[in-house]
Amino acid sequence: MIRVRFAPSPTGMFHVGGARSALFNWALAEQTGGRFVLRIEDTDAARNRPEWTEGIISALAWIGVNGDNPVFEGPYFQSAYAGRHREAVAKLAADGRAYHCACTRDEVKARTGSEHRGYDGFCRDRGLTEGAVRFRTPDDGVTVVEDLVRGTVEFPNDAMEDFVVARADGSPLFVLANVVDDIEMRISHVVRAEEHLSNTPKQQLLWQALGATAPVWAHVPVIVNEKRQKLSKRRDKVALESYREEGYLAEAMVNYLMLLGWGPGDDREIMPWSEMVPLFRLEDVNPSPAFFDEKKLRAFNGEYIRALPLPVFIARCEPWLRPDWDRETFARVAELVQTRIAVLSEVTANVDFLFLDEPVFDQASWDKAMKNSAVEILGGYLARLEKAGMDPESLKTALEEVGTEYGLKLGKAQAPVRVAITGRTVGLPLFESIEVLGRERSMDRIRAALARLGGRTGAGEAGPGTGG
RNA sequence: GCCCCCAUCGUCUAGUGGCCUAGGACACCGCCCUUUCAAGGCGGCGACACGGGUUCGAAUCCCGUUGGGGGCACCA
Repeated sequence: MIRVRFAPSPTGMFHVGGARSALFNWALAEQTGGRFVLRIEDTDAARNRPEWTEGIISALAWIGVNGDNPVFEGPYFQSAYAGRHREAVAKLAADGRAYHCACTRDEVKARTGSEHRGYDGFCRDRGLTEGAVRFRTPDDGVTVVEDLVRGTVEFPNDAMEDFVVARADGSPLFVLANVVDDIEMRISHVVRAEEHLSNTPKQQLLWQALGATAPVWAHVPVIVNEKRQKLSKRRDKVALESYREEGYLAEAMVNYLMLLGWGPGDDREIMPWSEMVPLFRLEDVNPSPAFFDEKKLRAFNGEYIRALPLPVFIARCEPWLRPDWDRETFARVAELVQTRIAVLSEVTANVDFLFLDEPVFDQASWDKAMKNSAVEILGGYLARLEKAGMDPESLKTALEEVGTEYGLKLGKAQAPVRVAITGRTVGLPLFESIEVLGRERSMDRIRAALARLGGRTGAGEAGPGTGG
């Protein structure tokens, strides 16, 4: 049975790169009926900020990675295997695979004359019983890592220093604890980001020295920014949570993330998780780094939004609608909103004019629409609105008539009315909006716009005290 | 400094020696539709990093160069 483990570091947010790794792990576990093990790997951060761990679990749940029964293990030093770590160190030392070392960093540096040359093996055969414990790496030859994504990777052993596996106080280092935990959990597949590839030979040596068979390794490419650097928390937008808050659909995020470095092998891109899982192969993962393209994510999200059944779409919009906004009114325009937004948060600006006492005027829109014969158009339409039928067709005909009077096509004539009603030059279809808004409120808005226009011209451009 | 990884349109990719005058998607541009904006339809622009081999034939295999990225703690 396949047993994969996913081990993110809690840093206050869940990284999109981590999300993709989680997805790959989860796909593998799902398709094989295997086991997905979640283990948070960090010390101080996790200890002091338990809510960060909660955040990771909640983010994983959002994208569907939870496991009906996920195995959750805390930081390694708190894990049930803490005792095993010391046993493992003792075994390594007893077997001659590791030795104690009392050298300080400065001493090593003084002897090798370089910061980059690593440990020189000074204590290898001194038979010390105190100090840190170093693993005795092979002197020559190569350590061969078989990686499902990268193929066969060879690391020359002479470039590998005798690395520390336990501190002088006996506490294990991450590498050691990591391997021991994996062995104890009978992890069969380690799927993680490429940045860990360089440390893999050390871990593999440890697996073997501990008498275990190394797992199947798969190092997936890192996700990079437009400068092709690894996505960083400091300079890039990487928190999965922020995408959720903006109104990205988990389904779209999952679909997009899976396509970053992997594809079904044909031209299909929009594909639900359930169809991806049986097709997923670690061997097919593209080894080169991929750029996280938010534009494409948006496009995917738009597709997913449009594919939503209307009632579902309405339900998903809920978080972006103010509590005092009438839900029935929203339901009447929801279908019109659905094709117009790429992320759910955009719903607010599309419908707010229906609920507010007066629209939020966009200055650029106002300046653009309220010129030339705007006053005449507004006046003419106001008069017709009084007796026009309140259905889109009649409302349209009425405006066409006004437009004809001033030699304007509907496209031009609608502009000032649209801005008066909605506050912007772009948005929902005008006549449907007026129908939903109602005759009185629509007429009031046109009167208000007229007043604003009249007040301004009447005061001769300046007039700060005018109006009222 | 040492070690490792990567290299097809701007981006994500298809391509595993002949189906490639290199396919798709996003982005961009144009046209159509149209009450604005979208959505939708149609079309356009646009790539095998470079140099050597191997082969009848290379985007595909090998070597090198260049470029990019990552890793080298008594951190996780």
